[in-house]
Amino acid sequence: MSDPFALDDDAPPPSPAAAAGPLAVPDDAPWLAGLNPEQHQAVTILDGPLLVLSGAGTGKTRVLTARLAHLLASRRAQPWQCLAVTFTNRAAREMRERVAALVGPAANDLWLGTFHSICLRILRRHAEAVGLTHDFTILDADDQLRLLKRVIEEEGLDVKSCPPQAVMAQIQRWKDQALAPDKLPAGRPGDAAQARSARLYRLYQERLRGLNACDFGDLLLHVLTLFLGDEGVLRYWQGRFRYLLVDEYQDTNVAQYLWLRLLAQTHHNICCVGDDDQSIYSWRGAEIGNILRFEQDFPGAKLVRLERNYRSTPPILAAAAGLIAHNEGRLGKTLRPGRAHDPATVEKVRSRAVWDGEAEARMVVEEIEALHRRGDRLSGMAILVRVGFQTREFEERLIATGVPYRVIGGPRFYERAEIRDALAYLRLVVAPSDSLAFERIVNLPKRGLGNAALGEIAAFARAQGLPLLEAARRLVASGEMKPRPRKALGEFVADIDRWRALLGSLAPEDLADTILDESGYVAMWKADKAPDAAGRVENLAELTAAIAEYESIPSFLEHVALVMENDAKAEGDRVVVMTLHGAKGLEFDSVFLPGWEEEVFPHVRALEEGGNKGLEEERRLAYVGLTRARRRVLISFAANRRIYNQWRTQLPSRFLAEIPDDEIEREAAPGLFAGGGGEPAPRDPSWERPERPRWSDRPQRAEPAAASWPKPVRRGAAFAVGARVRHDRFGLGTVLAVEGHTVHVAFDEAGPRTLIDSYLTAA
DNA sequence: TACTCAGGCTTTTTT
DNA sequence: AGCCTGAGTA
Repeated sequence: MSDPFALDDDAPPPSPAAAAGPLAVPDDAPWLAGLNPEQHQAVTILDGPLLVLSGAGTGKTRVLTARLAHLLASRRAQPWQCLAVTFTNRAAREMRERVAALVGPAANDLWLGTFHSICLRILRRHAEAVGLTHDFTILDADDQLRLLKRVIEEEGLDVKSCPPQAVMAQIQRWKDQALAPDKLPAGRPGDAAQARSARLYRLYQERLRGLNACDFGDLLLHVLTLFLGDEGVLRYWQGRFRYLLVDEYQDTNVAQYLWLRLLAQTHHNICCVGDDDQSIYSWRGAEIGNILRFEQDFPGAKLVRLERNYRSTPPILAAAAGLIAHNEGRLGKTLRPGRAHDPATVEKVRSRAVWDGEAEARMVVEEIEALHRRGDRLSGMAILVRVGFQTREFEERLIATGVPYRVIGGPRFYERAEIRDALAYLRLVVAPSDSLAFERIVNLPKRGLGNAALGEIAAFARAQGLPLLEAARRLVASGEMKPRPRKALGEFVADIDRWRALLGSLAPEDLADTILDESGYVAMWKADKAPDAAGRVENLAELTAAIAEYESIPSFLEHVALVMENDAKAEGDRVVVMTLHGAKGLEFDSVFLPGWEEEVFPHVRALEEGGNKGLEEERRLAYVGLTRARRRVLISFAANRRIYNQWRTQLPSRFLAEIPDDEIEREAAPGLFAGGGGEPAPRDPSWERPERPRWSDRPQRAEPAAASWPKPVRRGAAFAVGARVRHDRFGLGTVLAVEGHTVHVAFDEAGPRTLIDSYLTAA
């Protein structure tokens, strides 16, 4: 791991145990202790394909780590013959640590990492086979977009009619499906936009290759290309990995699926762990079909269901089960309590209607304070929102009340502009051919090298087939530039060269300091009077401090590319605020689920774009939210909400009605949803009082609330084929087909769409 | 070259 | 309502 370019040692070590064949693992091995029968199976069935369906809170991580420990102890394979893939660095790190705690240093030799990091490791060895050199660079999202934007401009298209974001999304979807530019299926005839995207995709890939770079999707795609194009290489890796372990299998996309299937072809020992009910990433290419099809894809597959939940109380499990039962096409799995719960302390799920978003934040934070006063840890409480902007109101309220909190999400450390700029300096010093880095910083801080000068350099670079830095050097030497930019550019090139000469001799963090200082970059921010400038200077200091952990700047950059750490420092007792997506895999004593309103959750766009599939994914998201809770869930929804600065009257989410009445206590603030008059209800005056009721002695719920609970109203009705309909966004259209509440409509302007009938009105 | 103003967009997010 | 991008001007 320390030297990214070092090849691992493939030679089997002189291990007598390995030569002697599998070893019987004693039944009292520490990792087997305390496993329930299903978990025990999931850990000990080592041979052949195995699908472990692990519901929320059923001890998945424990099973994964125990399985790896068991595998290593059995000596069926050496550590480097075992491949374990995860989606996040966090999951990979946690798994490695826990395996190491069980079996010691052997854990370090496992091929354990994210899909991307494993692919990178493989690709480094075979880069030439896909037209790259071994030291290719990896572009992050920002670089990708800049590059694509340039391609679009060079094609003479303008970014308004051809938004780079949209094209990039399409390209990524193709990559998710393992479609290289030459493999794209012929688009529907007449789909000009699709054809244009395909052309841009091809050009983009050519540009990447020209830069000796690839993006995240390419890591997978190139390895697939490599495997399919070179049988020898494929055989090698197939033979090498005797045991495969895959976490979060329900989140794999087509490319990852094909990759796994190829690798499993020799030994067939593939164990996939996942939960179809927690598949919430279809929008970024995840194929829930992969997990649903597992038994067909891998003949002879065994299936183990982990259904004993050790996390949540019975009402929470029952509420979640009642909700998710509304989805079709599940593998089927029922969570049941894996341990006893004291009925005296078990609380039902609660839902609460409030007047608006502000009242919601107030109510939630007061509940939090009450729990805290009672002695609960703040770090055991989470506010899980559907969309990022919902965090704002909670944040404001938490600040106002002085409750310590942490918002997870937001721009991450390595995505901040100042950090990316600093990294561009380092990249250019390390790799003079990194033209994207050159472009980013050549005029930062301002050196008087604007678009005119840059255009000149770029034209020369293109004509000569040179990287920008080299082109700049020659332009300066040839004297073809105007004196002012020539001088500035000459100094810039000389600086870069000078810093490069220091690469071997100066400690990495000192060199980074030198560069940021001498370039004037830090000074630029110090002189900036913007309120966030000081924070940026601090971030830069933090960056150089982080570099000190690495032996060289190149090895630091290699890690940054793939391991964009979420700098979530977990210290302190704080309430956490984050999106539902971000919460997957976490658990809390008390979970607050605000914003359960139609069009917020389920989100309009999910329904518009995904139809019934979209709705089911939203429902899974709700399921994920509920199952994060150990002891308490409080769902809330507002009668009124300001969305994009427009006040809207909200309807409660249909998901609320889908939770069985026995499991939930529905409350409304007085006057809300109870009077039926639609008059704005006065704020609940009790919210203004300093002392708030506790969970244990909460107020009587508003009397008529339960009886007159508003069910979600379907504003649309079933439409006849051929009927003319209107949609808020897409305008007028004609109904093509109707399946239940899903309607296929040919819109006059927006073309064919599939949506839910409630968003349509008769025209 | 650099700064200011107007217009469009706005789910979820990892690598 | 912002926020970012692009175009236009000093």
